[in-house]
Amino acid sequence: MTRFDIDTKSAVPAYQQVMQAIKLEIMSGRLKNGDQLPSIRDLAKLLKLNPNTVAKAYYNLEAEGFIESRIGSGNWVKFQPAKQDTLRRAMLETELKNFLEKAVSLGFNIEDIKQLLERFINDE
Amino acid sequence: MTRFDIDTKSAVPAYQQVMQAIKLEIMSGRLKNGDQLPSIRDLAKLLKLNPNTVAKAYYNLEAEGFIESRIGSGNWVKFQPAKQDTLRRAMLETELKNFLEKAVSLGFNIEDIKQLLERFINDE
DNA sequence: TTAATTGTATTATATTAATAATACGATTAA
DNA sequence: TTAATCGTATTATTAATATAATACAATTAA
Repeated sequence: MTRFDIDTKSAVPAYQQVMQAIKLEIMSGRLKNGDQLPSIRDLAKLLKLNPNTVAKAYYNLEAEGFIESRIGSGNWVKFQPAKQDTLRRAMLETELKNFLEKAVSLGFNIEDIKQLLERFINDE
Repeated sequence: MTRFDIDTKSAVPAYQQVMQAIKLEIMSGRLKNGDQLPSIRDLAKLLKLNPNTVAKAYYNLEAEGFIESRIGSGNWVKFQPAKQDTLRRAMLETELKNFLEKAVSLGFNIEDIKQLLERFINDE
């Protein structure tokens, strides 16, 4: 797995940073279905975290369907693009809802947002 | 000001609910530049909150440039659309950036997002 | 001038979330 | 079978945040 570090100064909790990093590895295809992840203890030592913090990340990743854990054995990537698609869409919709809510509270309407998105895309 | 209630069961803190409600009043035009807001104590009594909770909402609204507070006197809406526009746009852009970042980390591209937005708009 | 009303500051309490310490129990491999 | 290696469960500690209790200080209006 690509090496990464925990930003201890960040407001984002360590376990979420671990989740995000592993999700990215999976989504980008650098981690594939069936690949083994480092053990909780190994990753904890590597990142200088308590094993429980890594366990929390793994636990949540499992709940979200990204990996699978087996006692005494280890952790594996479980990524089936077809199955995953509905999950990813649900996650995206949640994020979009949050964003739209904030936008509306700022006084923007849907048309404004579409225009901004257009301009944003063209600028990048 | 349009009446509103605090949802005590919500995970959103009371002071943020107050902020959101007042921002909406301002953004929608129901509260205009120069309009007086209820006093901290009055609004606290009305919403069954501690005065400090309302004070926190007002303090933040002032920091964000939406209102102005004066000791012994009261609180007034300070909304100059022309000036405010750049601030609102900056806030919206920040939110949009956050959203896009998450979307990309979920493996979506800009086209996916545009389509989802379209569908989202039509469904509501 | 004075009493009422206003926002502000300080401190305390309660709640939640993140992290850690420790022990437990299942699996693997020698 | 047994020792090492796993993930899991339980409980404690720490830190941050929201809210509240109380006191303070500026302004207003009689």
